[in-house]
Amino acid sequence: MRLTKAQRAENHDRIVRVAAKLFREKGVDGVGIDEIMVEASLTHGAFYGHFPSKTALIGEASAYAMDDSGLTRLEDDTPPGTRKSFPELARRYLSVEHRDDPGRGCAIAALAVDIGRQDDAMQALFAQNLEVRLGELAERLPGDRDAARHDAMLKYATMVGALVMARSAGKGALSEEVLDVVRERLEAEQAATESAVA
Amino acid sequence: MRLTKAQRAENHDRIVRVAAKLFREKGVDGVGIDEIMVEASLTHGAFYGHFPSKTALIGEASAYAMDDSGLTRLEDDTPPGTRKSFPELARRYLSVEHRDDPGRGCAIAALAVDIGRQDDAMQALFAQNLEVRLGELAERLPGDRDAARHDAMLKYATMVGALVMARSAGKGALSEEVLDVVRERLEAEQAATESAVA
DNA sequence: GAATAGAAATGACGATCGTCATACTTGTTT
DNA sequence: AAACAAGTATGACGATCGTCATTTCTATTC
Repeated sequence: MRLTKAQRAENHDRIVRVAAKLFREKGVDGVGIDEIMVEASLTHGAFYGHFPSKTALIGEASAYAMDDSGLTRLEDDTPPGTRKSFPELARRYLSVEHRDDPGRGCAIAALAVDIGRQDDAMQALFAQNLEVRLGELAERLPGDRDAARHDAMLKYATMVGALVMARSAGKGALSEEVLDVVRERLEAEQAATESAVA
Repeated sequence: MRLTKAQRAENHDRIVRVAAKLFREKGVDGVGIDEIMVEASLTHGAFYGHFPSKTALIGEASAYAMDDSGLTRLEDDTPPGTRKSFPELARRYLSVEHRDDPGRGCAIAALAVDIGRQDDAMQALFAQNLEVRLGELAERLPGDRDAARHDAMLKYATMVGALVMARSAGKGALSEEVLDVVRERLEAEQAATESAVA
């Protein structure tokens, strides 16, 4: 059943999108090719016409997830041309909605641990995308390039850690306390540095 | 081949210890019962004499890992009765050695994402242990109980996030930069609050 | 309209997954 | 010495894992 190039590309993309979602939700080892292909409305046998191996898909899907995820596009309701400020980002990042929707959320929080168990090539690829995300955040922070970059690392680490901890603690009081406390601290800190700069 | 109670308990413990290590290294879905039992010098069939299911082992092993891991006992070379100060903890937590040895390291950084994919009961158990770890860290921080607790959350989140990111970025420059930058910031911050209190 | 090429569907492979019933072996008790 | 009890080893189960070779169907090309 021959398809047009466009259809083939669309299928390829759909597999990647579905995988990016399922990997984030269930983990790289928690989903099989079969489940991904079913969700993509294809049979599992067709998989190897698109990818040489599951590992290859992990690479594509995690790169896609990094681009698709969290931060800038948690919800895509900002007018084009405008940028979310950091406090706005923190507010969304550390929300209960983000905690409960890993499949559409930040790829770092959802996949970094899994990627940490992959081989060097995969980690190098992930590091590249990580660099891009750090750059994006740094652009929204005050100070010279180095200071902003370092600040981005610290703030990203804090947000990722808080989200990961909140997700592990279920939906109890502790989970939301972590989210709230860290969000407030980040907001307060930001307000302080802004008034200092001004 | 009947064993004494002590031997049985020892076998049980060994399974838990081995699992706590392997789960942290390879993830909960990355290790099978068979591998765990072989590493514990038993056959996989004997497993179900000790645990009703793999899930039960995940619960015991993650609790054990929380107690065994990171922070207070990354290396057990402190004299009894003394406590590591927070900067010392941060230094060890954000070291290359800790990054490269998840099997003996912090259970939160290694397992929190996996636990976030388990059921509510497992997450509630994990939250209890998380609370204990937060309390331990809060004891080493200045301020009243609430402030210290909140500070512990922030600092833990930052360290966990930094470690997770560093592990995902392989062994390249970015990985160590994250570790270094976050460690320096935490140390500097601590020095500032201490001098403010004094 | 016929031949060809390209992509998905089918179905199977060996390996491993979690689980368990059974057999065996050996301390403990009588 | 014999009977019992208790924990491990054996071996198998159905399901699912990742991976392919083969078949089938349909766009495209002639």
